[in-house]
Amino acid sequence: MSLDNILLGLLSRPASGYDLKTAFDHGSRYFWAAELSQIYLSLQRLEREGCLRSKSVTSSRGPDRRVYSITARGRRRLATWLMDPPPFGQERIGYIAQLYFMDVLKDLERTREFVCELRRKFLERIRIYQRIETETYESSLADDSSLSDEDFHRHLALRAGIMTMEARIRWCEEAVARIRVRNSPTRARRAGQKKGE
Amino acid sequence: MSLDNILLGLLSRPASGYDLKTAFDHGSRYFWAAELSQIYLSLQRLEREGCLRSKSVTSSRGPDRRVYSITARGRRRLATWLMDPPPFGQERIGYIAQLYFMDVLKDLERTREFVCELRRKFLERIRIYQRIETETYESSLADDSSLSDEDFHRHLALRAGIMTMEARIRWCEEAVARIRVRNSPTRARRAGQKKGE
DNA sequence: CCACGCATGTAATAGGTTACATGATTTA
DNA sequence: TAAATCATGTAACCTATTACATGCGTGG
Repeated sequence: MSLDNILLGLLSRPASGYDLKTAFDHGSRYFWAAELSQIYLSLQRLEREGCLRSKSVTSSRGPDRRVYSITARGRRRLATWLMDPPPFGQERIGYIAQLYFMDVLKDLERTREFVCELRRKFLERIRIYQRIETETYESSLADDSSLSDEDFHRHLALRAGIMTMEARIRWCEEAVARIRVRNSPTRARRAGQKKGE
Repeated sequence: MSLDNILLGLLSRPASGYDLKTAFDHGSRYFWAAELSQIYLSLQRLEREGCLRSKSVTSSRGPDRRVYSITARGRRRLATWLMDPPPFGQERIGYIAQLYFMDVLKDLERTREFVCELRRKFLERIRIYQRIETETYESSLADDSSLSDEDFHRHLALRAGIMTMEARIRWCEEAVARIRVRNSPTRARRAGQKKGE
């Protein structure tokens, strides 16, 4: 249901399903992901419900495009969603779940590698976000008043992505340090608390 | 699919569906959420697949309980999942999505309240996590070597929850400060970049 | 001429939520 | 005796993923 709302938000300017997928993969990747096939299904549903209308547009390069625009009804639905209280407590963070149970592998070296890989991914991501920030919101770093309301909100959202990534990277570093100490050959009395086996 | 894996992880000790729901609502809430009905369905599926077996246990208080335990096959499946690379790029953060589009409401005061409400929720959560930390992992704050492998991994996961919440709270504060400046009556030349209307 | 990017879609399946249905025991 | 907690489950529905199917135009 939220994908539908996000599509309505993205369609403040008319776009095709394909355009929307690119928008997801660029601007909106840090808070939502969607497959192209799901986007097409959502668009069809929204049009059936009268929240969108579409027209087929012949393109100079490539096949015809179905371009969707939002209707008054769609705008009302978007506004309703935006007035909803923030949804909460439905986190699904697969890699933390894996880590939580990873003791059953009895291989701290593997745990360390897992966290290192996470750190690499987080760094990759934060670089993308930071590039967007300097390229798109450079001016606001000193002074917000030069931003439109739209860009102001988008920049707030981007900051959430950046600050979350920073925290996750710090967490990885803290974790790796602890794992290293625990796993180091210096700790001679390792049988002390070791359970099982 | 991941819920199935998490249930297998949680079932290192036998438990009923109801027990598992409580485990979710307490220990595992910061990385995964699940409804009771979905837990029952997952348990049935896992038993059909031979990853779990169950027996009915007559309880002194309340109705009979169906207690599940993990099989060798289940343990193999759990280990396979734990060797998978961390899943990535499937974030779904509804409240950031809302904020991202909230400019269409043309009401910065509402944006501010939204972020304040988020902050309150985050604070509520972090207090829970911190209580778990001091109550359960107090000893490790100075010295990890006193922790079992199991507790060590669980504490790493909890730290991720705490550090993420800290970052989100800081973000809320940064955002509220910026919104206040932008929304203050001091800013006389607000027509400068305002678009639409 | 082939691979790649553009572009749209369907079908099968899996995963998850909400509502519904049931009933025992304990505590106020 | 009424409400809360313990306890298990089904049915209807919705959402999302994966795989499949198709085909144009451009650049190498």
